[in-house]
Amino acid sequence: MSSFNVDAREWKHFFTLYKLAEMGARSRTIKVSTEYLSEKMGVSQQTASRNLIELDKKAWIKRTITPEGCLIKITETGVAELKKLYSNLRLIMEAAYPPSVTLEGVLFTGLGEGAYYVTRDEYRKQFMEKLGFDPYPGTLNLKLTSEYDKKARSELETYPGIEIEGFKDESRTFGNVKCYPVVINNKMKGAVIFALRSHYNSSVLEIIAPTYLRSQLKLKDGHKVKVEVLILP
Amino acid sequence: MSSFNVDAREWKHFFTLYKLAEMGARSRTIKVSTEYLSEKMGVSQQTASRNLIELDKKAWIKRTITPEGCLIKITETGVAELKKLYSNLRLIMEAAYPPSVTLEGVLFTGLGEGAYYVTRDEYRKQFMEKLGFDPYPGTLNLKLTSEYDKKARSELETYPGIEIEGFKDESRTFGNVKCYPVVINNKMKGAVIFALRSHYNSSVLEIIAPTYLRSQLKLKDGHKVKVEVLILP
DNA sequence: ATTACTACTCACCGAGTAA
DNA sequence: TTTACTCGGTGAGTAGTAA
Repeated sequence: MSSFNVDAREWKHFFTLYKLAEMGARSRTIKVSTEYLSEKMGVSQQTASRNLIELDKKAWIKRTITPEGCLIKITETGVAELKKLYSNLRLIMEAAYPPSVTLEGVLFTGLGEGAYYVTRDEYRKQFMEKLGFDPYPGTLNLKLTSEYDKKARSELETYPGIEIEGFKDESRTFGNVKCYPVVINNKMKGAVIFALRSHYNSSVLEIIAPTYLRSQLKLKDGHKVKVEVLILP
Repeated sequence: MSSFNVDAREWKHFFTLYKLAEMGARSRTIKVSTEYLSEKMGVSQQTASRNLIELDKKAWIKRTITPEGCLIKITETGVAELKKLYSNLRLIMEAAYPPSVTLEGVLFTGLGEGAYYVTRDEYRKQFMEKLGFDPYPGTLNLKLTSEYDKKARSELETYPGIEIEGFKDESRTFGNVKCYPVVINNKMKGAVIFALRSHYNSSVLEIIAPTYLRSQLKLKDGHKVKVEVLILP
């Protein structure tokens, strides 16, 4: 989910921008005195004035000072910021599923099977196409310990994900795989994969990524790993 | 427009609530540590913790503390607050017209005709039905002086308003009237009326209200009056 | 009337730390 | 590990006022 990575301090600017938009400054140039704006915002005239100066500096508004007040219009940039907030809020409020689910598990070494499956060309082709990366040959295995995480994982499986189709080769059948994009430890992108008939039970998470995560994130068996699973809108 | 009459200080709570919703706390109970939340918000762990306490106090979230983090779910009240923000933003972003237009004019005494028209029963009935009040017998006349206000008034006429139908009595014909709800001087509710064939030119605003505004707002000829015209969504 | 500068206050934030 | 207290510094808000 394209979340707002804004500093908390920046939110006062959104508040001001929102108030200006309420007065119509998105579609028209409005005339407003800092005194009037300050009443609408519940702050002092001086603060309203400073907020306008700051928004102007950010180029979120175009401001022209006249003896009877300021002429103000929200710029393209400002409208884009409001739109970002709006569309994120729409996802949050209208989506049937939560935007993301964060799980935590303990790293352990698997049987090495993951590498075999992940490197099958038919899977690889689909990973590249549907996830956008060529997976490192191996999976990161996380053991879910808390009741909360196990429950969250089972809920997760009911949400729509990216479907990887199974196939046959001369000797055997490879099943369908469902996956979700994830962010590992708030840093690295990857995907969690759910083999529909996994040899692991439902308290394990298998992660693939374009790089060798153990070295990239300096992970060792027993370390706790946080996985933010992104649900498709 | 049902604007947010929140104090500017309250917006940090919306920011926190928004971040929690991004993590799925609208539809599920999520487990999150104050440390993790603080990273997502770009503030310190202590600030995140305090924000959660404040949100809990407001009953916008339900919070249960566990040794591994907080279990958090946004309450009905919290969801309602987010929804209010969301639907206001939707109006602002998707409406073809601005939510409101604020005009300023100078009070003057008209010819007294307003009182005659406003007290016609056929008009009165429709005012009560469509505006929700029985107008004081008389109109408040404002002269628009600045170019900005005249331009804004002419734009206003192109926006959809409340239509009051004309009628005939035994002697003459009374034309259609278009009106918009207004807030006068940020305090009193009323409506601006545009007689489609007005004897005034387009630099005058005629206001009606349930009470005698001149005494309610201590207004005298020559005073400046601010009128916030509310456009229908 | 306006806007917005300079002081100054105070509330908020975060470091340290207890539980 | 957690959460959340105290407390001190800082930056946001306001009063006064100039332009």
